[in-house]
Amino acid sequence: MDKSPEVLLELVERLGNLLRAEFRRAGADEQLQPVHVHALVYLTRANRYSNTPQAMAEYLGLTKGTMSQSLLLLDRRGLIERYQDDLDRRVVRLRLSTSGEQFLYDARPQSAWQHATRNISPNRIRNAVSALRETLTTFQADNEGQPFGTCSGCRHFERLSARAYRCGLMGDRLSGPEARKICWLYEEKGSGAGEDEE
Amino acid sequence: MDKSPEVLLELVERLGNLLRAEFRRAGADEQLQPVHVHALVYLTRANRYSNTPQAMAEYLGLTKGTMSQSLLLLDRRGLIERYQDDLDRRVVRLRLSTSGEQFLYDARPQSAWQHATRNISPNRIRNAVSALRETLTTFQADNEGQPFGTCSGCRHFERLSARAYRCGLMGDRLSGPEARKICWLYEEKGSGAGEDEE
DNA sequence: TCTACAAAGTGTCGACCCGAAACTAGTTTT
DNA sequence: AAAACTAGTTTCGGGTCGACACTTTGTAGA
Repeated sequence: MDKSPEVLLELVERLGNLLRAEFRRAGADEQLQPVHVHALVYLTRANRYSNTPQAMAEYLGLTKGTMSQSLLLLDRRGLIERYQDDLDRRVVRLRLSTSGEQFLYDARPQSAWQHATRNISPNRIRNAVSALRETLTTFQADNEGQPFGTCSGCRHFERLSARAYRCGLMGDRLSGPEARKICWLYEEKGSGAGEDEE
Repeated sequence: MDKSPEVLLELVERLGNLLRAEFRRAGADEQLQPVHVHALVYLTRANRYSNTPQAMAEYLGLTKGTMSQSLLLLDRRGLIERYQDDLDRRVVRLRLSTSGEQFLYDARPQSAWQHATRNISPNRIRNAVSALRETLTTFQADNEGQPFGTCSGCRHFERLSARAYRCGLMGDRLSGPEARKICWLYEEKGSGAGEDEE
């Protein structure tokens, strides 16, 4: 029998713990919990459809009530800004404040990790990424969680010209950088799983 | 520029969150927090040198005080048993109780994950394992954390005969199954990093 | 239009997490 | 035997987190 899937699980768990500890360390100066740091990091990566409390709660695996509390704290500390959506006034939108950006710049919560992958060839990393991505997709499909992906692999992604894109679901035009951010409206393309890599 | 390491980080984080949520779900019936479930799972995997509060705290990334509280709770619920070490009476040893084993058997906290890797070839999984393992090792070396590995790759591992092993550090003989458990006295073999894979 | 009803967030409560630091008790060193 | 050290426990305080009740806003149906 092959134990590899179990071992993979163990590694992801353990790395997850260490990452969490790393986030704890990064937030210690500002008295932030790991989840707060993670929320800030999420905001740097979320596109215009995904910068809401709801999407964030989904991403971090929390309930909306819990999320609301964490956002309250981050707001009080001045690390994020909340503002109302124009079209749907129930919706709150979030962005990093200047001090929020400054905090991430100073704390560099991911630097230890970046450093830890330095000895691994880009190719092996890409292979690992591809395997984990597939696992994530399957996992989410099984548990009907929100998918969260970047536009390039999304069913609604349309290329208007060499450098102009569009989201077919929302109808908005997207810039190149925006198309590389995380979106919670992401849907897998019709065909087989992952494109990409090597 | 290559963004793969960042993406890998993101995947590990996200899978870590989902796993945590899964552990939360698994423990909900018994009113257990994710960390409690993780502690129980750890006990099924720890060898005779590593079934102590200290090793567990190290593994889960908690302080000994916090660990002590969690163990108190698990003890009260009758999921674990604590007993004194004969040689050093400061040391507490831990084992799953019958109901602890039953709980893990019923809740199967890892089943969703096992299922999520079903479409990935064993070979790709082994490659991903190898890359993550190397990352973990580097990460731990950078942060002077306890390594945690299984005997087979450990510097102190000695093979007495076809099926008899020994830990050179502690001087005990080890059975085959025991040699496959997690040990916190693990030390990387002198030579290059990982054997194996691909 | 009036009336459900659903959806996005907020507020409150209670059990628990978690690190820090002080403490107990057993072991080793000198 | 005193001092230094080590494994684990206790206590404290701020924060997490889900459950649930609530408010506000949008939507659909008669």
